[in-house]
Amino acid sequence: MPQRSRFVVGQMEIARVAGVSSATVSNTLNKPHLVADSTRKKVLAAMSRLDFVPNEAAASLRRGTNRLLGLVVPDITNPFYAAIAAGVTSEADQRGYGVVLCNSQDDPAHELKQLQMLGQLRTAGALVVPVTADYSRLNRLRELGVRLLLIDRSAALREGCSVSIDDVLGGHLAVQHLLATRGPDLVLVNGPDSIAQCIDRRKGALAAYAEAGLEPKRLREIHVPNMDVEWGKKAAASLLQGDALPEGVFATNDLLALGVVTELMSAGLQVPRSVAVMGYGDLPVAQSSPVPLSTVEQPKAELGRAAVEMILLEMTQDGPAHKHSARVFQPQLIVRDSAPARA
Amino acid sequence: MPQRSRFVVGQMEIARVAGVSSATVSNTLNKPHLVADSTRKKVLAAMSRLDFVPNEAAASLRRGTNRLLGLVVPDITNPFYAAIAAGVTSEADQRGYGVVLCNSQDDPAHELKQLQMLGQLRTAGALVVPVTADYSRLNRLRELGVRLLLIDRSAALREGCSVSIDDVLGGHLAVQHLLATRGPDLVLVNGPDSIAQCIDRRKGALAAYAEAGLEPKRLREIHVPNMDVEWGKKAAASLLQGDALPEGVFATNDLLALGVVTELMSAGLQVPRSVAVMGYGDLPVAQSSPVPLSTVEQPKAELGRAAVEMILLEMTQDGPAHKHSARVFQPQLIVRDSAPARA
DNA sequence: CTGTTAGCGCTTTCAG
DNA sequence: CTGAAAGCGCTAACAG
Repeated sequence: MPQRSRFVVGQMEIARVAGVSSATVSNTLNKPHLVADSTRKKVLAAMSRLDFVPNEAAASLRRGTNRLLGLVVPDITNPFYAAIAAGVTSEADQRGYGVVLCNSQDDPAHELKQLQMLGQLRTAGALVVPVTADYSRLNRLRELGVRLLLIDRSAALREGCSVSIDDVLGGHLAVQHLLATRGPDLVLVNGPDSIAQCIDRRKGALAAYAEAGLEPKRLREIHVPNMDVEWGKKAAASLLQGDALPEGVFATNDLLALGVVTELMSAGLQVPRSVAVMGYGDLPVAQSSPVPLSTVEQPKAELGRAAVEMILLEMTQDGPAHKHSARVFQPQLIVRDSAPARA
Repeated sequence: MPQRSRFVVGQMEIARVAGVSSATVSNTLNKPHLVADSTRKKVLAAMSRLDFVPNEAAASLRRGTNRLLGLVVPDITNPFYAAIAAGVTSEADQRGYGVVLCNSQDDPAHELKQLQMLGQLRTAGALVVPVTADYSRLNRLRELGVRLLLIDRSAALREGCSVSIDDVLGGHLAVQHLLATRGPDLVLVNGPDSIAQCIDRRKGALAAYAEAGLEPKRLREIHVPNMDVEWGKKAAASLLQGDALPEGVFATNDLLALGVVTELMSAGLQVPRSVAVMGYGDLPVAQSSPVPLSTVEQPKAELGRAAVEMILLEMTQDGPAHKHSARVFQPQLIVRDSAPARA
């Protein structure tokens, strides 16, 4: 056993050297207020002299809980999830928790395995962006003892906390802005309805029309199967085929918007002069686009921080005392060049 | 203690139900070859019937090692590190290890705290992209028992394994391509020399000149303090001020390159017609650029996978048996539109 | 404020 | 192939 020889000193040895009991050593670390200043100093001295490194595994075993949180995302390479991860790690750090990162790779089987691992680890909780629609499986896991909090999938779990972003509001903001600065002849470039967010963003867009007293029918919609630059270009190309160009385009994703802008410009049109374009998400690419994208910002890091806060709260007040809650964050309009402030 | 009541069944209870000893239960899981088929079946049945979830903390305590790996990166939001993280988690997953993600946020103090936490966790090892140049501190930690492997900082740790990418070769490839398809009048847009990679990429660039029998002096260099789009634009702007435009630009980072391309184009120039531009890194943005960037790809996920492989190897053959090694990966030229194949 | 004591749940010899 | 027994290092009562 290689490890055994690496951290030689245990709490017991510190106790001997400091001339106290092992309980006092433990208390110096975990409940300093229960230890006299003078003894605490002795103990700390012994610790640093012997390079004592407490063994979390032992503490966890005894305590029954880990200072670990699980984070399960479909793809850490996606800037949206990376930003959430940044929020999660930052908040966890501050509270003295570690974060076990699981990349489910959009695969329910991976996801399940990882959730099981988190269970074996006895993590304080798992923050998950589920890839599967099979929420019954998630519910089963929770019954099995894994404390779950869903990210970005609000109403999915009947019982349980969640954090998410109000995508209806986001769609609303985007279209409201386009309506206020251009006319009512808009095009929505949207992803598949299998993505809840796409449905919500459309709903918000239509609400903006209703609010303005406009006929929702005037909002044309182009569907794309994938929300990336390529399909943004294709959508714009099909726009160029039509007889009349819209006054503005709302793409429900920055990548899509970037594709639209690129295609429009390479066809000799001016953005925003000829057509205004709104993106969604405020991905890094939005700022570095040839014409910086107006977009809807999602408070991604906030989402992550709140997730940590909530799961830790749930842990402390476990049992019937705890009332589950769904925290919904509001997105924010970011006005840049692709859809500027005045018409 | 909330946790205690969540996973009720322990190995002991499984043993009772299956009519075997707890040792046999342990063996069914960890050393199945030591258990008769018939008994194994009984045990597994009992496990699934009672929803047994083994307690890793107990196992770790007894064993002395965790099935956990630490990953410390300066910023998980940076696509380069996110890609490495993807490689790390993927390989770790496959080997049954979890990954504790630490975002040092470019702060040595955070980094130190996180490394200490990983020590307390008794992780099998820590894969770190150090933010600090203070390698003596890292070395001390290692002596203290934290098994370290450096990522992307090759020669830094005297003793210890590392994985990195050959940036000299990368610079060489980029300039070689520019030299082969354009003339020898090139401009290098480079970051500060405080970044080792910048020095290496320049070295490679100069080597390409030497190899072509050209006077290295013909490579003009523009320094920027930050490797982002803004500074790319500024660099290009200063280029436009000069009397003669270069035939090609090698920006040592895709963001820089994107800035250069954008500025050049908005000044009415054509890329690559007027000027060819090479980026570096193959960040996601390289593909979605208005003119897709030719660039140098770094095998980021490979780097992560290799890191896991190496640290786990080091763990098994701990002691003098293990010979540290530095594994260096080769980058690859990616030819897209901004610096196409034929001149 | 400090010490004593009793395990947490698992893995590992060591005998059968 | 299986069982008995001995802890891994720490925390949580409880008693002083």
